[in-house]
Amino acid sequence: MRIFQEDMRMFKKKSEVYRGRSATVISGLGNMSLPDTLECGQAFRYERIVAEEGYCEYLTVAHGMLIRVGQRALGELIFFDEWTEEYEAAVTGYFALNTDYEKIRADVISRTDSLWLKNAAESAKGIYILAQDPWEALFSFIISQNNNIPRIRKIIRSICTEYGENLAVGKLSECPAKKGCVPGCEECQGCGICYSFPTAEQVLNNPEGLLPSHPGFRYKYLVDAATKVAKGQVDLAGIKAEARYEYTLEELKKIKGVGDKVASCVALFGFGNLEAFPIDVWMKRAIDDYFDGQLDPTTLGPYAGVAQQYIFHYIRNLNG
DNA sequence: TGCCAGGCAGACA
DNA sequence: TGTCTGCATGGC
Repeated sequence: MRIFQEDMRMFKKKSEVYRGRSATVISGLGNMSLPDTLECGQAFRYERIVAEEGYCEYLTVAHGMLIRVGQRALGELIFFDEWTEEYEAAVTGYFALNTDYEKIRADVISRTDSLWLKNAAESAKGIYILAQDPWEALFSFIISQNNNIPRIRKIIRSICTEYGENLAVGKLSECPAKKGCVPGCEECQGCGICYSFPTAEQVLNNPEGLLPSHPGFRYKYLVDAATKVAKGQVDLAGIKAEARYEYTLEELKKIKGVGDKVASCVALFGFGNLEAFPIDVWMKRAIDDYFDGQLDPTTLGPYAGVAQQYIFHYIRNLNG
């Protein structure tokens, strides 16, 4: 079952000048928290460029678009890019702006007696599940295995810089991350956030281009993923059209290095299967410590994946 | 300096 | 079928 935009609630939109820049302000997003959503470990391509009391701003890349987005209050997003129909479609899909997460959270809470999970749902209520590109999610979560989040981000950025197109050219006049990532500079040695994600074909045509990013033992898995996707042996568009969770897992696990955990992450974050429930070391810890070693995800209903994010976010915060 | 990280494949019992 | 181990690398 795929549930993105199940509830076609419309957000509110208005134009204003904020911090001296033309902006499009989206409101009516419940408790949506931009930092919690971007930094909860579901996505790796973001750069926090402003962190002040009462305001934060990020640069992120989604579906080939460079997005500059800020937040001054929960439930509100401020976009600083030119607001076209294409841009609106991209950010509406990526940030799940038409999905009612208050309703989803209420559903999750209604299905559990666990006070700990209810507390997790309250603590992480600002998290929205981003609708990432399936190929990007697949590639990223192969890199994530037996790795830590800072290093995952570093490897992905390095790979994007190696293969990708500088999306900031002609769009930004200076590097907003202030890390030397100069728009237009093909030799960018900065944060690499401005670069597009490589396609499977690009990786397959030059697999050695992955090596400078030091993916380690994951190299052969990444090449296998690029090969099978580029050659259609694993048909991502077909998986999306089929829209069945079990089928998604089955197909993705044809790729070397993709097991239950990586496949369920890709199902959740790349294909919008909100019932997917990835179990990693943090989830095992949470289940052992707070659910007596047993937690059947199916009891959490069609939004088990959202509950999983609540748990993941909560236990990581508890552990500093 | 050593542990650990959004795991997985392969060997072995 | 279940358990154990090696794998590359670097953040903390």
